Amino acid sequence: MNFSKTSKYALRILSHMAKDETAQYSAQQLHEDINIPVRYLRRLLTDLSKSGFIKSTHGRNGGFTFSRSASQIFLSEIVDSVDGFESINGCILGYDSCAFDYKCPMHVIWQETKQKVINTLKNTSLHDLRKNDLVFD
Amino acid sequence: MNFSKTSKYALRILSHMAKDETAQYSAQQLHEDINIPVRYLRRLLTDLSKSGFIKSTHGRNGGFTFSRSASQIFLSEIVDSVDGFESINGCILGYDSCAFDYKCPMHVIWQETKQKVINTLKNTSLHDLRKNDLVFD
DNA sequence: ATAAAATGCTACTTAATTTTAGTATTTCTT
DNA sequence: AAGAAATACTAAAATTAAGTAGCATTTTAT
Ligand code: SF4
Ligand code: SF4
Repeated sequence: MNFSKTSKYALRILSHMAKDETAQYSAQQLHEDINIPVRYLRRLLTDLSKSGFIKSTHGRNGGFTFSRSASQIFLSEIVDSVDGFESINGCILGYDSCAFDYKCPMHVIWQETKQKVINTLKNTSLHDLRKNDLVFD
Repeated sequence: MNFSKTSKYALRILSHMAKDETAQYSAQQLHEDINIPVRYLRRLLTDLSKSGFIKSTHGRNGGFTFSRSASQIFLSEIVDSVDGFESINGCILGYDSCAFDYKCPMHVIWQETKQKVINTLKNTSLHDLRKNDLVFD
């Protein structure tokens, strides 16, 4: 039960950026703040731009800012963009395709918990994180 | 949010075996039943033996049987033995070590959901799976 | 103009996970 | 005694995920 390292990175990046939602962050700055290998971080930032969470401005004073309000970016979207929603929602036994008509015992037992996970991710926006903000770096 | 492929395999293996708890299963048989690459399956079975869930008997009519009651094998133990408990319980942002004194917003938000996951895994035994058994192969 | 500081693209490298192979050993059947 | 059918051990190959490098481009400061 885990997110991929890359998903965790993405959560780190965006939740950190949400601390000052309108600020612009450079890869270098973020690297110093949240300790992700800088070249990989840059790639992720580009990916997150392409996914529409943030937008980049080029050139000397460039960097990244949110492309929509943090209150409209939900954790589920972030994980989905990196790992794919199937990583959360897929079969707990790892079957690619399953006749969902007949739900196996494991399915039944896991169902509610999975739904809780999904709901938490779907209902939590980056803005929500600010509610009980504590500096952590 | 995911288990490793190997953990999923382990869950497949043991939940399948729990359908007939006292039966003996050979790797070949299990391979045909649950469709895991047979050589890898064999290695996993050996690992699961070492972890104490099942025991092996060698030789021609050999195979694997549970080494303790399925009602005393909990899903959390299985996942723990393969991926490690940290994979479930660890930091959602992927930090190796964190001053747990100050819990960051993400921690607070994830806490309850994580606990639900842990509780489900800790409270569900392989025997519990049989309650609403439906054949799935 | 030129240099600095930033992102973007593409390919390569390294590390981790998953799969396969070879060989040895055990036990049962005949 | 020989062969069949099983597990055990170890190494290697293949695949996937994570991290690195080089170079191009954009914009700003001087
Ligand atoms: S029913 Fe069982 S096998 Fe099918 S998707 Fe659900 S958990 Fe997986
Ligand atoms: S407080 Fe935040 S950074 Fe620390 S372990 Fe919890 S989620 Fe991770």
